[in-house]
Amino acid sequence: MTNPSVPPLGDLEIAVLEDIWRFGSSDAKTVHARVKHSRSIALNTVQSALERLFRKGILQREKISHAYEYSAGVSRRELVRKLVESTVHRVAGTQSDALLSAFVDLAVQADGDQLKRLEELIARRRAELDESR
Amino acid sequence: MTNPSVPPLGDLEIAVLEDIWRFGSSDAKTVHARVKHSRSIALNTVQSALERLFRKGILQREKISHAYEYSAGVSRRELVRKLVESTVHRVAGTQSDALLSAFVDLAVQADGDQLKRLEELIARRRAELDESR
DNA sequence: GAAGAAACCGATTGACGATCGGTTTTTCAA
DNA sequence: TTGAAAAACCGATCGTCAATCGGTTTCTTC
Repeated sequence: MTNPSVPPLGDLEIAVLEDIWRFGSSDAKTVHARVKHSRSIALNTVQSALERLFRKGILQREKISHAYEYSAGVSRRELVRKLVESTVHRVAGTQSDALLSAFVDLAVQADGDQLKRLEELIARRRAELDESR
Repeated sequence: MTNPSVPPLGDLEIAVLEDIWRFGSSDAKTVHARVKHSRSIALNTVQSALERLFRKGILQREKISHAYEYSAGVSRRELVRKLVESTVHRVAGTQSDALLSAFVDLAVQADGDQLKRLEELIARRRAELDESR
């Protein structure tokens, strides 16, 4: 868990991933049909973006008859977590404090409600922690 | 503040930045002298990494006689904040919840002490918020 | 077995980081 | 004042990678 390295994602990759998250498992053709409204690209282009995402371990796929059905291997939440973790690791090494600081700095932008939610989430997390030991 | 886009940083760029953070303002030659132990690269290579960092707004520089003196334009903490913000924005759009969730997920890996620190930091933030209205 | 669909196989283009050599400019000391 | 040293500046190469696509092969199904 010391090296969470997640490869960076390109714009199309993210768009395609968003599509899968939103509409669930799909094959290249279906994704293309939906995505081509905003980007006029060939089916092949979508296909290779899906392929790349698969190689990166972010999408899973299963052959349905002779077409691949791609599905999200990680939730958005999980991906965000990994990306953030990876980012922090890169520039802050092992200093876990950097993570907390960044967190708080970001929380500055949060209003009271957000802070409240946050406290609740932490409290819950803490409860889980206590429980499991 | 809707577009926090921070350009991604390469490995050498980070190494050089770390060096500046650690040792303070320096010129290319000095950085090179320190960095070349771990990486045997030419002075020019370090120079262009510094230059890139400067163009990205991450380093500042001032001409001391005829040499540039580079100094950190942002603290590590600030940079981490920006990078994380940028990362989250990219894959989570405006969903501020994604950010909070991600952090809480990350906090799971923190032990009790970390969680406690986190609570303190949030409490302080909250106090500041209340104060200012 | 033929037609259509999808995978597969490159190939190209454009960014960009890392790397360096050579040229020009600047400084400073003899 | 001039010449050597130092540093900037210029630009070129290499490797990687995302985005893009056309053409070929393989597979399925009627």
